[in-house]
Amino acid sequence: MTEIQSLARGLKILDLLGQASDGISITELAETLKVDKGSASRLVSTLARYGYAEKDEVTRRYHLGPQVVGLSRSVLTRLPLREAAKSYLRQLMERTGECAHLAVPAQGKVLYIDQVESPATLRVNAEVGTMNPLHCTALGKALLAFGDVEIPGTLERFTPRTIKSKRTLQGHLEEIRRIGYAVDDEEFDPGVRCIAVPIFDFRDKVIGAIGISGPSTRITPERLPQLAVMVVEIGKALSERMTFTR
Amino acid sequence: MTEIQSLARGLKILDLLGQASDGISITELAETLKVDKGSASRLVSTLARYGYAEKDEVTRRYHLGPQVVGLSRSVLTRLPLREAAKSYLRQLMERTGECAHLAVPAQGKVLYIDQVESPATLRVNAEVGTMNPLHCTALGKALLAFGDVEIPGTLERFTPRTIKSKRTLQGHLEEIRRIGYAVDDEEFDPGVRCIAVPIFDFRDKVIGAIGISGPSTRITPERLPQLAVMVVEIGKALSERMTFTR
DNA sequence: AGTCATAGTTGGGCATTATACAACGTCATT
DNA sequence: AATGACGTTGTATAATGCCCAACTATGACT
Repeated sequence: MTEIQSLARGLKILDLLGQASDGISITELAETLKVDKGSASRLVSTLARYGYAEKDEVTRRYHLGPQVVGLSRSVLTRLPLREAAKSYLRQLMERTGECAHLAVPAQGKVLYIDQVESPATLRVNAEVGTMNPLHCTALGKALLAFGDVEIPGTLERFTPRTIKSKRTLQGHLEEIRRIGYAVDDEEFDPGVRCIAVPIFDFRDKVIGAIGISGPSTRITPERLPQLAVMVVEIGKALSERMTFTR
Repeated sequence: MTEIQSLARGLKILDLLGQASDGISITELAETLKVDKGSASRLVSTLARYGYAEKDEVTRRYHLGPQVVGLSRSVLTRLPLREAAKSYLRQLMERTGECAHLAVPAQGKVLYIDQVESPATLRVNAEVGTMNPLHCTALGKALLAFGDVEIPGTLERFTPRTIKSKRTLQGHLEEIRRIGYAVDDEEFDPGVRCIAVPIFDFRDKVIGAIGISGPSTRITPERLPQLAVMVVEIGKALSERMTFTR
């Protein structure tokens, strides 16, 4: 017994509450988790007592509570990478004209922890806290290619270009390692191309990735190489910076 | 038995992890929560398995995991108030030249859910996710005066000006109701003054508060009334907006 | 309005689960 | 090399949380 059942159930409920935008009812929770209604009721009310869940008295559905926002702040402000990356993100945005993103691996996904928005009207936003799949995003593939992140079991398809074969992906990652940067060529969002590179710390361990995202009309195959040079360059600078942090 | 013990303990651990900036060891956790080391170990490893905690293999101390960042996003994007308030916050900042903040009540505190920073070099930042006390902040007092938020049991002192008597606070809130806005006159941060008003929804229920914060040197007693007029005005507009939301 | 149906909460017996205690392994420090 | 501190793991026990069921509240439909 190395996993505490009721805590695990509570955490699963938090996950579910996070996914459902319009709240979840007790019965839905009970069904999804395959637990008794009574148990579900007690679990959520415990979550609610500590501010992690909130009950809408009208609809009797539960939402995530505000407590988690407070928690997330402590996570973000603690990350040395985030602080260090601020100016590099800004540079990247200014030099490329596209939104720049910073991400770390989390739970088999890529988690966006910072963003500098481009002033362009048409731009690709990714709010802090967004979690996207690894296999079809530039940031994710940078992590896969250079880090010790596992390739997910199933590769979900999002667009016609999404790589769905593990074999193909392996070869693709090989190529990424060779050229030094990862490209997402409309593999997640149609009409969106991204370029990303990994960030290393003092042990040459991959701790995150940095990159840009923009509409395919601006990040054209012709412009891509020169944009990639900038991303690589700034990524290298940030990695060097992280080498001497702490 | 309406509270699930082990879940509650897990949540308390999350709180502790959120407060400690440099991680917590198992023994510290066990002592603080007055549980066995073994239990603490199992609880945290469950948290870790689901991404809510993270173990620093070097120091063997635990941090909050990245998972909570993902959760917080769903909270923030769900709040209709936050979306609606964006442009009002910006207006407020532009017209007053000070940082504008948006907050909601949470767990007997005031939780900052959005901010528009002023371009001034000297400015009062409050990052999203910050939780401050109710009785000594303008936003908090606005919530207390107009909302159904309880006055906390103990009124902690932060500066010489902090109101620490419940009676005095009651009268002060009365005054706030009369004039329509709340002021924090260096009651939380020395050298910082704030002005805030409550935001009402379609039922005339207080759902949050909006306000500005700045150095006392700029928000002087002389300028205060005219600044307050702007805050009141924009607050009224936002409340009206929220009346027709949904 | 009255009845029915659905959903959420509460109570109690019981088995599973989490706990406390202790031993072990690991690492750092002297 | 030895000691000490810390985290993890094993195990018996009893307390905890689970299941089932009854109860309550709320809303729908006639």
